[in-house]
Amino acid sequence: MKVSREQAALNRERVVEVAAKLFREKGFDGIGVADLMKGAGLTHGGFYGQFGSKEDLLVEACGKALEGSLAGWSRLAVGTPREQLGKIVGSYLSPAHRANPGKGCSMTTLAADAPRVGPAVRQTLTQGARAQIGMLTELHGKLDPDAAPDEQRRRAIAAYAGMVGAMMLARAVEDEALSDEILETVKAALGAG
Amino acid sequence: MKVSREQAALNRERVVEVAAKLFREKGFDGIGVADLMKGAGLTHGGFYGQFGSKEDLLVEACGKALEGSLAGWSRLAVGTPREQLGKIVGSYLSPAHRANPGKGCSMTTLAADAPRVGPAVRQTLTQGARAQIGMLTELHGKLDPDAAPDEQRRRAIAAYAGMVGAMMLARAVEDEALSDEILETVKAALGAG
DNA sequence: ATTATCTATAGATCTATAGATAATGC
DNA sequence: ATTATCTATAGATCTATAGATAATGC
Repeated sequence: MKVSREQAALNRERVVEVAAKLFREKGFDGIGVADLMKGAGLTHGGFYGQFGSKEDLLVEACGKALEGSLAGWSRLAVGTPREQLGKIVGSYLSPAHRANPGKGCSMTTLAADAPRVGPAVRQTLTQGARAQIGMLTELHGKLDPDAAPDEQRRRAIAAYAGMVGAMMLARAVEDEALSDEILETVKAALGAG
Repeated sequence: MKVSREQAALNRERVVEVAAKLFREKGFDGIGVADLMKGAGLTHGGFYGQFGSKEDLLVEACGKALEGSLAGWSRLAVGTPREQLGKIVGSYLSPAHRANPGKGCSMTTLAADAPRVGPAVRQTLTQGARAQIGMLTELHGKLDPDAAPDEQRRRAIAAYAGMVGAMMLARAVEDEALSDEILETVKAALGAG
């Protein structure tokens, strides 16, 4: 039954990865410890040897998911500043992102749960938001180097809020035309049409 | 034990009201039928005489909450178009709204649950989104009558996405300064500074 | 007679823990 | 000897239903 220390670490990591996907898809209350462990190929009893609580796992899973999202943004940041913005915003506000919450931005899937759980989750989300706003600020700086740093940050925050809100709305409405319209409109408004 | 037909209707209505508050505060999975009924002063066994399922109640509660939000917007729509926009956006992006999700816009509290429940909930949210976008479109029309109707609608959708996203972010981050900054920045960006 | 509400419960699920097992790592 | 994982379970909760109760509405 027991595995090597190395294998145990890999198992733990796989639990976090599975959780990062399933928490985003189903919400914190929408998936149980047993199913999370089953998703990683383990039984639920082993969970508490690796994690202090379900919420502790959420913190780690959030962190992992946000890291992944930021890495994705970095990979898209090629070309002119205008092209970089177009790729990042375009990818964020794409039908593919809309259709795959489990692989997407945690802010759109877990921010609603944040006020209902402990502060550690919010701290992780805060770090993620800071990082994403930071990247957008840098990008707006390159796009308009003459603007004051404060103004660059303001544009980044406004863009980020629009991106998060548009994706949440696009996923919530039961009307594909309206959903598409929301994504396209906000994309264009953010200079990524 | 039995009450008058009239009282029963009032009881049912109170359940919907309580649900509209508690679902927004705790999410669909965060509150049970027993506690919802207790919140209305009833026992949980009586629930299924009035509602087909917990999700049916969510649909009604969402509808009621969105009606209330829209009515609130209408009450704020006094003065010049610029003043109206300032009041609606200012109230939406206020610390008071941030602190009271149970009385606030359902889009910020229940949109994340929408993809995980049945289509009826999404249809209700869609109707609410349409109504709020409609009011904002009208307002942008008054603000700039020379703009094309399409452009007025685009501005309204971009504003709405920014409002929803900003409130979700403001509630999710564990840093009041950043939370305030998000609200203030988006307020200013939407011309309601 | 009808029905709004109640008590009680079925059956499923949830988080967390206890103790057994068996392979690793000393 | 340590420990990663397993089986089994405690104790709480959840949705939904069954049947009793008692007051309304005919």
